[in-house]
Amino acid sequence: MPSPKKKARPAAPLSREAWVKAATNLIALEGVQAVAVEPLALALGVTKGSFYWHFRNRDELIQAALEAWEQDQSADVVTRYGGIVDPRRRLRVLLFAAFEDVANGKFFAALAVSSGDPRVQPYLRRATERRLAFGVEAFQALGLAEDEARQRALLAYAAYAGYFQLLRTTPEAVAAVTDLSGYVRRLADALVPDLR
Amino acid sequence: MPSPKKKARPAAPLSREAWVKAATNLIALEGVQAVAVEPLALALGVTKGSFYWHFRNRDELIQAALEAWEQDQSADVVTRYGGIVDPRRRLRVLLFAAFEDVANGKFFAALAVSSGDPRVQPYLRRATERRLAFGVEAFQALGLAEDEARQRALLAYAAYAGYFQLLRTTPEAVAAVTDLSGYVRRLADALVPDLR
DNA sequence: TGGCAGCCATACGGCACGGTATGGTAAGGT
DNA sequence: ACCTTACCATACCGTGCCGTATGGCTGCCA
Repeated sequence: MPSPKKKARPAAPLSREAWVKAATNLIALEGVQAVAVEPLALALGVTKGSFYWHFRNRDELIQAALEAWEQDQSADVVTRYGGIVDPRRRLRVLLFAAFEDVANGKFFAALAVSSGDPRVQPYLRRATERRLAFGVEAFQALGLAEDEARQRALLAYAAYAGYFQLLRTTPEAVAAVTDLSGYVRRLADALVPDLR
Repeated sequence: MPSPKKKARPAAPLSREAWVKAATNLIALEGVQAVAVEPLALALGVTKGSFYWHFRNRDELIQAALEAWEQDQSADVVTRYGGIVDPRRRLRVLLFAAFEDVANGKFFAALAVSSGDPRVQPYLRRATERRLAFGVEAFQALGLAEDEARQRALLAYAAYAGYFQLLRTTPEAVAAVTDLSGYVRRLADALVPDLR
């Protein structure tokens, strides 16, 4: 063989970001507890030696992955569509966009799975608070009282969280509903007072 | 000291059921992976020696706990309230009862947390299928087409699963909604066509 | 061309837990 | 008084993982 990749050493050296990305994928698939140094190194074709050069310990990798996710959230649906002026349209667009961002939904569900880990709790709490607060505000903008707005926001968010939890735990059950947009439209119709 | 309980040996010997019950509580609190033999034995005031007399291995304990839960399900809301004739009333009663059974909801959420474990998947799948099928049937009894019934059933079930997931991961967020029955009533109103 | 920085492999110690082996003790039958 | 049965403790080994120590190799720059 002329000059194949020597499997012992990967062609390109691994960056810290490569580790974080791999960890992020693992979290989305199996939760935080699945992020183990040695198996991850094996999957990346290196050994622990590489890992402990880039990170102080396992904790630092997990924190980095969670942090990266939270930063990405600054570009999430709330900030992207929060500016729409018409409150009805804002709510509907928001709902559709949230369910459409499957990757984010799955990662969120994976975080919920790892909610026992004290590291993920703050991130989960902040994300939930942010989204719920936005929901309450949006429903209040429709002219609803605070109590009622809270109920509807919680309902919408529970439908969101539950949908992706089911998608994770029992995808066959969700697959029976082929028309996702119809599903979301029904949710929106149920929560947002009619337009006409 | 006259004759205190010798801490070395518990006053009453442990039954197999005591282990199963302890495991069940642990699952509801921290998920399946938290069911470890040695810590559990420590909590019960005995050692592994006791455990491996009652069970062949850790797996058998977990299976026993899951099995017990599934058997209890035969007395759950679906079988308790499935017989109500009026479809509207049946759906509403069912929804309220489901949200009211907090213990079962929490255990279900805990199982969802452990969905990665191949042992829990069958139980999770069967419970979800059963409940969803019942929901679809109930909505069809209202005269809705199958597609629409599926959407509503999934929506209701997602709201259920999401509520208890949120209750588990971020109870503070749920606590903001003090009136649970109002919450459920809103859900029912949104999904079940009006009575009058 | 020597040296240094970046990146990684190898080898080791340690802990937590699953599971086994074996022995010990209390209670009740005979 | 003996034996059995139920129940449990103790000691031990294996495994999977975390973290450390240390010694390479490779490219780049003086």
